[in-house]
Amino acid sequence: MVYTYLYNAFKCATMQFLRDHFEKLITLTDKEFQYILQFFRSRRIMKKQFLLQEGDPVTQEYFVVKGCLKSYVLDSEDRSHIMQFALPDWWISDYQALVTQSPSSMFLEAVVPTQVLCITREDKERLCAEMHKMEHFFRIKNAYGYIGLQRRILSMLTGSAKERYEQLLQQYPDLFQVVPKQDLAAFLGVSRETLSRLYSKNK
Amino acid sequence: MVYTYLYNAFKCATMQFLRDHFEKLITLTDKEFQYILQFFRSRRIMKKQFLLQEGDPVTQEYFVVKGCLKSYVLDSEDRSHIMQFALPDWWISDYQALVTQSPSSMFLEAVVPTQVLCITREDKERLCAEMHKMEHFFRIKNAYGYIGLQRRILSMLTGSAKERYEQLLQQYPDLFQVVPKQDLAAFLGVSRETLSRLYSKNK
DNA sequence: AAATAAATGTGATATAGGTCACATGCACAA
DNA sequence: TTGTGCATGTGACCTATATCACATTTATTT
Repeated sequence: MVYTYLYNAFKCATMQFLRDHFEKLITLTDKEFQYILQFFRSRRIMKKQFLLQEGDPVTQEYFVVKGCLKSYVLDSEDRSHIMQFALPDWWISDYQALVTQSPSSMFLEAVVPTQVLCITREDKERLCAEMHKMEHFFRIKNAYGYIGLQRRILSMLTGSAKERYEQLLQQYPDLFQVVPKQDLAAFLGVSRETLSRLYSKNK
Repeated sequence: MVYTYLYNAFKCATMQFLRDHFEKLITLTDKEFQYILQFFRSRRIMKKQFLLQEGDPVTQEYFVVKGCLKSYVLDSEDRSHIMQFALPDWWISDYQALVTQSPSSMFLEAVVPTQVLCITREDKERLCAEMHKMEHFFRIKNAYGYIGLQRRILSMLTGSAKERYEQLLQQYPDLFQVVPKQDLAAFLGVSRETLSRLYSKNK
C-alpha cells in the first residue's frame, strides 16, 4: 500500500481497522482508501475526558478504534441518561446537534482511555458527495443504527427492568467488562439500586 | 410533464406529493422523476386492514400519501406496543425484518382509510445504486429518522408519563385528530387508564 | 502504603403507574 | 332505529421501581 498522504500515516493497525470497517459493506481500492483517510484525524482521550460538553458546537463524528465512549444528557436534577455507548467499530456523536448544526445538548465522555478517528461533518458530506460508495456505506450504516434504536425502544416498551437488563447483557456482553454498573442503569432507565438488586437476587 | 410510463399514471396530486417529498432534499428532472415513479405502486387500505401481519415476509416499504398507519408488536399477554405511526409524508415498514430479510415481527395496520405508495426492497436498492441522488435522499431521511428515535428514547428515559404525553401532543398535534387514545398510550408506554387520568386531571 | 474518592450493595419507605372491575359514551352494522 | 361492540372514564387496590440513608468494597491519587 502506497502512503500518498504521509501526514495521515496512522498506525498501520488503526488504518486497517478503519478499512476493514468500510469493507464490511463496500469494497475500496488502495487509492480510494488513501483518499478517504486524509479526512480523518486520530485522537486519544483519557478516561473521564470529554469530547463534547453541553453547549459545545458539534462539528465532528467519531469512530471508536479502542476504548469506550458514552453520550448522555443531564436532566434538571443532574441525573445522567445515557443515549449511547460506543465500543470499537462504532460511530458516535451528538447527531441531533450535528445534523441541525446546533449546540450540543449532550456530553460525550470516555469511559476508559480511548482512541477515535474524527471526521468533520463537512468532510463526511463531501466524501459522500464525491464517492457514491461512501454515501451507500453511510446509508446502510444508518439503517442498522435505526433498527438498533427501534429494538431499544421495543425493549423499553415491552420489558421489565430485569428483562431489559438481561437482553443488554446478552446482546452486548463486552459492555459489562468496561462500563460501571451505574452507567448501565442510566442506559437502561433504571436506578442503580434497582439494577444492583436485579442481579444479586438473580444468582 | 410527459407520461412515459403510462401504467404509472397515478392521480396527479399523488405524484406531486411524492415528488415534493423528494424535492425537499434533492432536485429531480421530470425525466428522472418519471423513472423513479415506475418503481412505485399505489395501494389503498381500509381502516383496520393490515399491510403486514406477524410472520409475513416483508418485501416492501410504504410511503403514506393519505390517512394513517401504525406498526406495532403484540407481547405474550396480547398487549400492543406501538413502534411507529405514519401520517402523510412518512415512510413505514418493519425495517428490522426488511433489512434482515426475515419474517415480520410486527403488524402494520391502517388507523383510518389510507393510501400508500409501495416500493420493494430490491427496487429501492436498485434506485439507490443507479441514482446517487436517491442514495443521498435516503441517507439523509435515515439520519432524520435516527434522530427522531433518539429523541423518543430520551423522552422515555427522562420524562414522566405526563411529560411524555405533553411532548407528543406538542410535537405531533395531528396524531390526536386521528389516533384513538389507547393507541397513543401504547405508543407512549403507558396504560390507557393512566393516560386518561393524565389529561382529565390536567384541565 | 495511606488517604481519598468513586462505585456498589442493601434495608426501609414512598410513589407513579399498573391492574381489575365496571360504568358510560359513541360508532357502525343490520 | 336499535343493538352490538369498541373506546373511554373512573374508582379501589396492588406492585415494580424510585428514593434516601448508610455501610462496604474497589479504584485512584499522593
